[in-house]
Parts: sequence; structure tokens; C-alpha cells
Amino acid sequence: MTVRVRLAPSPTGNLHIGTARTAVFNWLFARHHQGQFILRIEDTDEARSKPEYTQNILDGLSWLGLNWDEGPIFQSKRIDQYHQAIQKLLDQDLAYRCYTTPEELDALRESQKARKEAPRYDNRHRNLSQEQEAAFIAEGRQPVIRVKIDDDGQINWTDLVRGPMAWKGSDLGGDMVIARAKASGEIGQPLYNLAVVVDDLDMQISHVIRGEDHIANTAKQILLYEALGDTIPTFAHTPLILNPEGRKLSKRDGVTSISDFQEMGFTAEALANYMTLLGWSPTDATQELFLLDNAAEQFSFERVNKAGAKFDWDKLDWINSQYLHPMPATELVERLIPYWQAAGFSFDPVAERPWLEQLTALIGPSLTRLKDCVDMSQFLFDDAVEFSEDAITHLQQDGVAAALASLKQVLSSLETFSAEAAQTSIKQVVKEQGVKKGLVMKSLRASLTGSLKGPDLMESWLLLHQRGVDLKRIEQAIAQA
RNA sequence: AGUGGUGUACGCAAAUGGUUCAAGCGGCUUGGUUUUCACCCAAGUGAUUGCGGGUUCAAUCCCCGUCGCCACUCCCA
Repeated sequence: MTVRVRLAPSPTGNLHIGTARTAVFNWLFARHHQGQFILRIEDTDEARSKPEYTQNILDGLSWLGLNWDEGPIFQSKRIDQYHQAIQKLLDQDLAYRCYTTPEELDALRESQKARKEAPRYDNRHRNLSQEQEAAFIAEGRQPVIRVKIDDDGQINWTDLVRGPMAWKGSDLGGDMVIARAKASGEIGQPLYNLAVVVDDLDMQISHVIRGEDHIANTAKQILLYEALGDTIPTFAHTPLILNPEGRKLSKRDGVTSISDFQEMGFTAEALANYMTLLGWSPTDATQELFLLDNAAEQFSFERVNKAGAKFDWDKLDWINSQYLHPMPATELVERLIPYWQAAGFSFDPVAERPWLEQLTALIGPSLTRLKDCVDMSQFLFDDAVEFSEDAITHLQQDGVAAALASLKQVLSSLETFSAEAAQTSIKQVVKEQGVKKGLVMKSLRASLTGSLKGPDLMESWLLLHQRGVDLKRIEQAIAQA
């Protein structure tokens, strides 16, 4: 049997990390079995679906390297198929029109809640007489369409992650709605559970891999598979990604969409690596750094965890740094340039390329997130230094002004500037002023960078010199001191 | 309230009846390196495997109970 899996996001928001992780598992499974990974956009909720979200989802998946083999297929373009399926259910008397109003349903749930009962639809319109139906229609009520769920029914399946699963029909909340309200005789907007089953059947999906929050839906959907088709896919319900409080990670938890992670400076490789690790482990669990292709080779649901996993920024950061640090400057610089540009730094990415690469080589091994390059290198792009409080305190110490003045003197007599010349200049000042080298270095750092900490001083100096701002800064510092 | 699921250190997790330390990574602490910071390197830290019982020569692992936590119970997906 060929493996055919699908990712079925609804475009009601940007690509969420939970959806992306589901995508990762689907992709890994498909690739492992040389199957197909299909992308389907579930936009049946017209009110909440937006094209820009669809675009964001497509972009995010592409960025992560989760290429799909078919699609995107839009449910909004398949309404006819859903209507046909609904009509079939109606014709077979497996579904019926329910005229209960939302208000009545609310009241029902309220009273059930008050009696400490589980909320459920009481199937009150399952066997309406023609007269009753006519009366409701005369009242102007618009019916939804519900599929009958046998309370005594038993639904079983074997979940690839959780093993044997069993549900009672009576625990499914009563007959389920498959189409929104619309004038009797017509068929309203099809709902999720129905559309999913029709599509998965049409697309010959072999395995449904999704988050465990869908487990109850699976029981309902199996009923529809039985009514509408003759095959039922295999299911795998993956654990959820949790926030620090242990709840399902949602938009309320702040940064949760893939484009946000991208913007913050995580690499696609690192993020995909981390998402895979959240709930799955390679056969050699000590080997935590891997590319999607490597994971696909050995992916299996036997090694997918059952419990939800809390999202951990520290670990993601660490993984990201592991991808960034060994990256050659010639490659890294390409990734850094957009961040520098976004920060508003002025530079010519072509003409100044060597300088930018040199800078990248300097800060690259210290980066955690790509965006860190902004704060780390700001002082190199700025025209003038802004002195930190610490730096000013240092500059005002005894002997600093004199040392800097001496340094300025030495430098201005220099014919050509180089790393060696810089070193000898410092030594000369130390000798002339009779101060410790540490003092000169610290003063120089404060002068050139405006701060007491930062990347390697001599390298920074060389970069600054190429921009022709080093002497100016030393003068600026002398004024402060 | 019901139904389903789940519980190994601060977080992710490995080992699933059988050695000596219940792996590893992150975190945190300390040291080294850098005359700074970060990175990096090293060491250290921390778990009566939720709890109680049972089966067994032997239980993280199997069984029962219990507690906690999570998800679901929309004319959302």
C-alpha cells in the first residue's frame, strides 16, 4: 500500500508551531515510506479564513523544507462533493434536518451543566413528523443537518501512537452537525468533520497524522467513513506542544507562528530539528542534531512519545546556535544582511561585502539567533558612539584621558594602519604613560565601542578603521573623559 | 460533570522485566579560555521513575487502585 498522508491546516491564522510540528511528522512519515505528502487547505469557515493566512502557511512550510507532493487543495472549491455526500447521507436516512435553534441548544447545555451532566445534543429532532417539520419551517427556522450517532454503537481503532482505542457512541455528544443552517431543502455550508472524511476518502489518504486534540473527532469521523466509503485510514495522534504552564500552546502564548520564529532569527533547520525532537527521538537518542532527511530515514511512530512536551526556548536557542556556529562566513553573511537592513543600518551589501564577511567571521561564532547580529554589531555601523554608563565611568578615571591622548598622537603619526601597527601603538602608549596594558585596552574599547564588553577588540578596531571612524571615536572619547 | 489520554530530575528525554552509575542534551553552578562580553572547553549539580498495593527470584517497564495534569465534549478546525 502506498502511503498517502496530508496536512490539513485551516487558514484562520498564521502557520502555528503545532501545525508545523504535525506537518513535520507527516512529512517524515511520507518520506520514510516513499509516499506522498498532500497539502489541503481547510477553508470551509468562510468568515474566519483569509488568503493571507494561506500564503503564510505555504511560505512557512516551504521555508521549513516541508515540500508537498500534491496541492494545495482548497476545500472551498470542493463544496459540490460535500453536498453530494450530505445528500447521500440524507437519502440513506443516516442524516436528517434539525431545527433546534442555537438559543435552544444553549439552554439545553445550560440545564445539563446545572445538573452536572455532560453537555450533549438530545437528538430531539431525529424523528420529526412531516407536520412538525412544516411547522418549524413556517416559523422561519433554518435547519442544520445532523448525522445520526447510535448511542449503543462502539467505535474502535488502533492508533499508531496510542495503541487500541475504544469509544462509545453515547460519549460523542449526540447526533453531529455536518452542515450549517440553511433553508430547508437546501444544504448549508459543510462542516469540518464531514469535509475531512470526504476529502480523505477522495484523496485516498492512508494515514491520518494529527494532534491528539483530534481524538474525539476521529471517533465521529470513523462513523462517516463507514457511511461514505469502504476504507478507513490508519490514525496516529501525536502529543501536543505545551506552554510553560503545561497547556496546549496557543496564540495567546506569544510567539507561536513560524514566521515569527523566522523573523527572530531561527534557522529553518534548527527549528525543524527542535520540533522533531519534541515528541520523537532518534534510535540513537544521544544524537540530537539532525536534518529532516536524516530523521526521515529512521522515522517511526514507535519512537513518538505519548505525553505532551513543553516548549523550551533555551533548548531551541542552543540548537539554533549549533547550526549557526559552524556556518562559513560567506554563507552566514547572506543570512545576516537582511537583519542589518531591517535594523536600518546603512551599508552597501555589494561594495562592502568583504567588510561584512569580516564582520560575520567576527560575530558568527557568538550568535544564538541571527537577529543577535543587530545588537552585536550596531556600534560598527553607527557613525558616532553612544557611551554606556559603564564606559563613561571608566573614561573618567584617572589617567584615561592622558592615555587616549597619547594613543591619538601615536596613531596620527602612523603611515599605514594594520593589526601589527595597532598592537605596537598600544605598547608604545603603555610605555610612555607608564600604565597597565589593561587600562589602555579597556579605554580603547570604551572609546571605540562605547561599551565595556563586546567582540574581540582588535578585530573590531580593524573593522572600524576600514570605515574610517576609529580616530573620530577616540577624539569623542577624549571629550567625554 | 462525562469521556479519552498522560505522569522518569527545572525542561526535552533514553532504557521497557535482569548487571556496576536509571543514558544523553538543555538549564543552573563553578573553573578554564578571552586582559571584556559572548562563543567554546571542562567539571559539578540534580530522579526513592506521581503515590499505594499486587504479580515475579527480579518491576521505570506487567496488573489493580489512587492522585495530579492535559485534551475533548461548538452551526470552529
